[in-house]
Order: sequence, then C-alpha cells, then structure tokens
Amino acid sequence: MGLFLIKDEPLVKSRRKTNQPSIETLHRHQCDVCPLAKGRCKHPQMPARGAKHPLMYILGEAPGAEEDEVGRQFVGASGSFLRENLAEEWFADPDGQRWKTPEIRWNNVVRTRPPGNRTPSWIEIECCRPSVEADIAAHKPKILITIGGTATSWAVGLDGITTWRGRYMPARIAGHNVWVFPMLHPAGLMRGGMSDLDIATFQRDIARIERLARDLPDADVETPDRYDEGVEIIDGTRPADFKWAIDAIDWYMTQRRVGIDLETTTREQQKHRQLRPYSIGAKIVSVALSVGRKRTTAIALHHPQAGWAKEQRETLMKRLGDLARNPTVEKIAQNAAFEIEWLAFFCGEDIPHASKWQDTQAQMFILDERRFGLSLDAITQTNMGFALKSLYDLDKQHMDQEPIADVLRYNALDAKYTTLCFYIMRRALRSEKMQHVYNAFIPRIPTMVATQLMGVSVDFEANAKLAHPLRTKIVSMEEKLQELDVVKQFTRDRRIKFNPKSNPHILTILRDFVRTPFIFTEDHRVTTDAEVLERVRHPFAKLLLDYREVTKLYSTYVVGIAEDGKYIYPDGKIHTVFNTMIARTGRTSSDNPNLQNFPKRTHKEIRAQIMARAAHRLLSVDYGQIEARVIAMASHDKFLCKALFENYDIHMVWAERLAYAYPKLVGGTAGIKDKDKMKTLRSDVKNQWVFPAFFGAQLHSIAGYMNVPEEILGPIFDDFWETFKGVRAWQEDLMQFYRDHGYVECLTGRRRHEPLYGNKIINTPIQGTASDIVVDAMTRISKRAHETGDRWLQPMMNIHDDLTFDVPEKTWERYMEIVVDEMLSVPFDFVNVPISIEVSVGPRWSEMVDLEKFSRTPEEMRAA
DNA sequence: TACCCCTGCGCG
DNA sequence: AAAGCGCGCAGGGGTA
Repeated sequence: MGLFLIKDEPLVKSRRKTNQPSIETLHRHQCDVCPLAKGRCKHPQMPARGAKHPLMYILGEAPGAEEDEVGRQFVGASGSFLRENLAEEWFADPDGQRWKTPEIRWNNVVRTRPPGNRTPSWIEIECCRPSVEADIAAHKPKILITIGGTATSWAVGLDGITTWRGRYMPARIAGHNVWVFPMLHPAGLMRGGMSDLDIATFQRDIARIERLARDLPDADVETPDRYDEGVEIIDGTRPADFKWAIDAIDWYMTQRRVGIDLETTTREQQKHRQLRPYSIGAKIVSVALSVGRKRTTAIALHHPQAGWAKEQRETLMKRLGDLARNPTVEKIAQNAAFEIEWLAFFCGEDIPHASKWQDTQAQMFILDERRFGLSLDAITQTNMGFALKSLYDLDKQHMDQEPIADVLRYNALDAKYTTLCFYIMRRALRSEKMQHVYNAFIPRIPTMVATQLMGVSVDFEANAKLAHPLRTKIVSMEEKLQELDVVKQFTRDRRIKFNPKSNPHILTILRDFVRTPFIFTEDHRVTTDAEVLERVRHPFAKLLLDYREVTKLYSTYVVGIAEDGKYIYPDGKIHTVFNTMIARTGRTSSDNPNLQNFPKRTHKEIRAQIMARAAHRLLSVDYGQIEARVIAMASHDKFLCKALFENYDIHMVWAERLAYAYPKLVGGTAGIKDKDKMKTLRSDVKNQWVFPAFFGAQLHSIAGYMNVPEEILGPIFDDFWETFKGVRAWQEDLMQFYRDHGYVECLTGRRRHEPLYGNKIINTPIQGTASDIVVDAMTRISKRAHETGDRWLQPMMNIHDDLTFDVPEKTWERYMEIVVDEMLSVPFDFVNVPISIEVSVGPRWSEMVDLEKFSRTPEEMRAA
C-alpha cells in the first residue's frame, strides 16, 4: 500500500518549502503561529456567521476592509454584489439584513484580514483551515459555494477558477460531504470592468445553484477504503493465473457493458514521442476490464515481470481481441480512440466499428466542452470527489519500466472509475436532455480511428526534391541578409549576430536602422507580421518576407516527413491524429502532423509529398459553400436561401455596388468593365465583407479590411443588411439565446458554453453544424467500408469540409458514386437549401484535377 | 533540460 | 479591451 500516495483528503499541491513549518504544526498551533495574528485588525479571527443549519455555506477568501470594520463577512462591494444577486427566498429575515438568513452561513478561508487585502499566504490559509473545516463539519451544509480561486483551491485543490466555475462536484470536508460550486469572485469581475456578459455568467451560476440546491441528493465522495473493492490483479506468476485470466475475459464477454483501459509503451529514446501502436517497440503492457464495483480485473500482458509463457500471452491477446469485437458487449473507455487504435492495430482492423464504444471523455465534452476538464482526474473529481491519476507517480510513457503491481493496480482503478463515472454522467446527460447528442457524437470516434489506422502515404523522392532547393535557398538568404547595411549596423551596434527568426532583432532593425513607422499598430503594439513588412520599402523587409516563406515551408511541412522525419512511422506512413474533442465548436483538428493546413494557395507543390498508394488515385470530395448554406439553414434568410437555390452570385452584386461607389478599388472607373479586376474585387468582397459580416464583423473592421472609407461603405453596408435582414435577425436571436441560457447550440443540438464573447456566439453554431454535416457523412461512409469489407471506402483525411480517399485507380468511379451519394444524403431535417459537392481526382495531392460538381435539393434528399 | 507563453503563419 | 471564427507547429525568449 505504501507505494500509492492515496490520502483521505482532496488533492492539495504541496507548496511547502524546506524551511517552512509543516502543515501539522500549522494545524496544531493555528492562530498562535499565524503571521496575521500579529497585525492590527479591528475584528481578527472573525467567526462564521449565519444559519445554524444552513443549506448553503458561502466561503470567501478573506475579510476586506469593510468586513473588518463591521466584523461580518461579505459586507463590502463584492459581498453586496453577491447578496444582491441571491434570490429573495434565501432571505426570509424580516429586518432585511441579508446575512441573518435561515439558509445561509458565511465564512472565509482566512478569518483575519490580510493587510492591503492581499491574497492570503499558504501558511495563513493552513493556520485557519482546522477552524473553518470544523465550522463546516459542525453545521453540515449541503452546498458549499466557493467564491474565487482561493476558496475553490482550499476546498477541492483545483486551480484555475475559470475552468471550474459552472461545474459542481462532491467533496469531503472534515468528514462531511458537500457539493462544491465554484464561483468567480465578484472582485475579479469588478476589476475586469464588469461587462454585461460577465455579470450574466455570474448570475446564471447563482441561479444554477439555487435551482439545484434543494433537489440534489446528498453529496457522495468515494473514500479510499473503497478503491480496491472488487479489484483482482492477475500478473501471470501463479500457476492458476492463466485459467483465471481466460475465465475472467470470458465472464466479461457475457456482460452488456465493460469498462476497458490499456496501459501501453513504446521503445524509449525513439523519435516518436507519442504513445501510438505504429511506433517502434509498441506493446500493450496490461489491460483492465471492469463492470464497476462488482468486479474489476487487471491482467498483465507485455510487462517484463509478467509470468506468461509466449503462447499464453498470445492466447490472451487473441481473447482480448474477441472481447473487443464482440458486438453484444459495449465497451466503456476514457478516451476510447486510444483503446480502439491499439486494439485494432494488434487484434484486427475490424475492431473500431465492430461493437459500440462509450467514452467518458465524450460524455464530458458534450456536457461541458471546456478544455482541461476532460482528463480522468477532472472526471473523477467532478463525479466522485477525488482525483484518480494524480494519486500516482508512474511514468505513463514507459509503463513497462514500472513495477508490475503498481501498473496493474493503476490500470484496474482507471477502468473501474471510468466505468463508475460513465454511469454518473449518463444520468447527467439524461437530465440535461443531451443523451441523443452524445449518441450522435459517439460513432465519430471509431471513424477517426479507422482513418488514423489507414495512414497517409508519403513520396520520399518528392520530399527530397523539395528539401534540397529549400535548404540551399535558406542558406543563401541567410547570407544575403547578413550583408545588408542595416543588419551590419545592427551587428556593430548590438555586438550580436542577427537572427532572422528573432522578432526582437527584426524589430530593432526596423525601428532603429530602417526607421519605419509601420511596425507600430493602431492599438499601440509592435509587430513584424507580413502585412507590415509588405508596406516597408526596404530590401531588408522584402528579403525577410522571402526568408520566412521558405523557412515556414521547410521546417513545418518538409523536415518532419522526410524518410527519417519524426512524423514517419516504421510502415513509411503518416498516422496523423484526428481529434474530435479539441475544437470547442466540435470541428475535428489534426496533429502530428497537422494535415489540415498543408499549403494550397501559394505553394501547392508541398502537397506533392502526399500521394496515392501504388495503382491508386486520391479522390477528394468537398462540400461547396457549406458554411453559407448552414447560415441559410439557421437563419432561413429568404434572400440567401433563394441565392443558394438559384446559384445566384451574391458577392458580385456587392462588388459592383462598391466599384461604382469607390472606383479606386479597381483602379478607376474603367476598371468596372475589366473582368479580371472585378473578379479580384468579388473575391475580396466575399472574404473580407460578406462572410465576416455574416459572422458578426462590424462596419469599422470591414472598411478596414477592404481599405474603403467608412463613409463610403456605410450606406452600402446598410443596404446589405436590409437585403439580408433574416441573417441579421438570426444573429440577434442567437445573442438573446445566449443571454438567456449561457450557451449556444448547433442545429444538431451540440452546445458551447459561457463565457463566450461577441462573434464566437455567432460563429459556433455555423462552424459546428457544418462540421457535424461533414463528419456525419464521413461516419456513414466509414461504417459502410466496415460493413462491406471494402477498406478503400474508408476516408483517409478530413479537412473540415473535405473528405479525401485513396482508391484503386481502375474502379475509382464506383467509389466516387458511393461517396457522392452518401455525402449528398444529409439526414438532418433542418436542411432547407441544396447541398453541393465538388469532386477532384489525382495521383498525388498537388495534382488534383477538378472533375464534377453534384448537388441535391432538400426535396430530392427526402425523396431518396 | 523541460516547460510556458508569445509571435507568426499555414489551412478551412 | 476589442475582436469574423476554428485550429497546430516552429522558433525565440524567459523561467524553474
């Protein structure tokens, strides 16, 4: 037991320095050793106030000046703000003094005012802890409202109040269980200027507490004596272990739902730092299966201390694969993509879609998509009142190096608490009426894994062909830069070599030697970005721009995918990760490497490195104008819908209006008749005016992007919004919805939560819904690939509105037909405009030829 | 050395 | 504080 640092208290980061007193000393001597006791206060050691049997216990940081003066908590500006926002019902007290209430008790983490209202120190907090804990335990509130970061950290050991506000979690304080509701501190809001939206968030947080306070069941916290309940550990060292392990797997095979967690490793010191099954020396170290409290089994696999014979281990792996693909057993995992990818790699590529997977991370993402809340720590903390992973000190990258007993117990508890949290969050999803959103989300996880497993082929010759000239260019440009007068001046003056990648160096040169004013922005910052450098008429600026262009290409897109590059696995392929729970709008993101930002507009040749397999073709199908179509679906704007039905070019209309009003944009009145010039202007209008405006950009910024005086654009802009008044009304409705609910919703029901500012509110339902349409098609196609056993139907990439496939060249048209049909069969009933897609085909990614466009109206979709 | 934050820039 | 939005990666520069 000694190996595990499990304590009967929430996590508290050790802030102890060697020369400081121990926590025990502070807890024992309290005020006698507290630095604040020596200070001059009117009301030191302020006792808690309020109800004897409170429903809610409000815990602040420390008394401020006014609190100290009066001798009561929460009477200053922050306290008044808080009390004003509490509902009347908590203040039945007839004298109107809003602290003598039958329901609320008030206290602070530190009961004596720190000088100057500074944040109390660690020592001061610990000196006060026993008395505050004792008061809470004595008065047994059901709800503990922690105001601000200090109080929240005091109660549950969690830092980052902005991450934790808006959630609630059970915690155990001196043996008494409470529901902790972290709140932003009003003082912080006041410092930040108290925007309407911030106040609204604060008020909604209070309203949530008031809504839940009476209805919540009593808080329940998992205590350490229950950790090992039902847990069995099989390491293969005892004679009966093999039969025991096989019987266990067979038993789990009879269950409806099984939690599963893998511990894995890859060879040390290799170039891939990720735990991916494609890596050199990749091994599944152990597996744990669980049905919750009743039974959890951890089985060693490829651990050096495991006692299996080779055949025994192979049998176990095979049996594990059978369990994984068994369609009558649903699997529950924390980040299922990880388990699916490893199992599919070692036990069979049919595994992703063979059975249903549940994912606690996905549950949390649907309930509250904020980042940092998705780890198993955060999930056990919010659901069961303790942080699981932080209880251990194991090297997760190399679990085969850790003692087998530690690995297996850690593995077991992971699976067990993942399973228990799954059921808790399932109830939460149901009560929030979000279960159907989660259900729709889940199939995209195996889909993305199937995509990752497929991998992307790289042409190393093409890579080398790009790398050589780029390297030469970079070297020669570096030399040229050093020879410029301004650079020599810099070197002489500062006595350091100029580094063209260093912004401070560049700024110094531009400011002191080139002497350009352009580096200073409107908002009093300095920048050396391309927009600025383009305005500077000096060879230094030009050369630097060119240098940035080639170094960007070389280091971001070429180095890593050389034959020995860090993104190339032993199979010679890229296995990019497609994340489903990173982008808060619900879009996918791609990393290691990111394939979603490979150059296309100016240096398409970089894409030559990505090629189809032998005798294959790349097939790309992308949705045309998907976001504009979603705006039409969301807003029902008559003009926009009509334009999309009739293929009417809305951008050119406004380009013409603008050209007449401000001919300078096309080089004078003659330019209005010049087709090329108007085409360029149309594209600017589209990207710098129409779409930004649909996404909430204001006249001021748009006039700025377009380089048109506000007085000239203004009247046309008003006409623009008169034409698209449906879009405008939708934007306003969205803002109102957000104000009412504290979140915005995609048309598919997925939500994004506060705090949200300005145009994020407008953008999220658009980007999110568009992504849902694409990913849903991707999932249907991926499932079809699984069902038909046709692996080439599996998508190879998703680039937001695009799905790319790697199909046999002889039959590529058949694949195109299937893909086109699926992508045009959008199953959502909010579709009210035609959907259109564009197909391109080529031997490699730089040589894609546009082929055909297809579209389908909502009526046609419903008929089919 | 590892980690964080910043700037800059690629894509949709 | 204001801002079309959403990402990932490279590299500098500072800190523990």
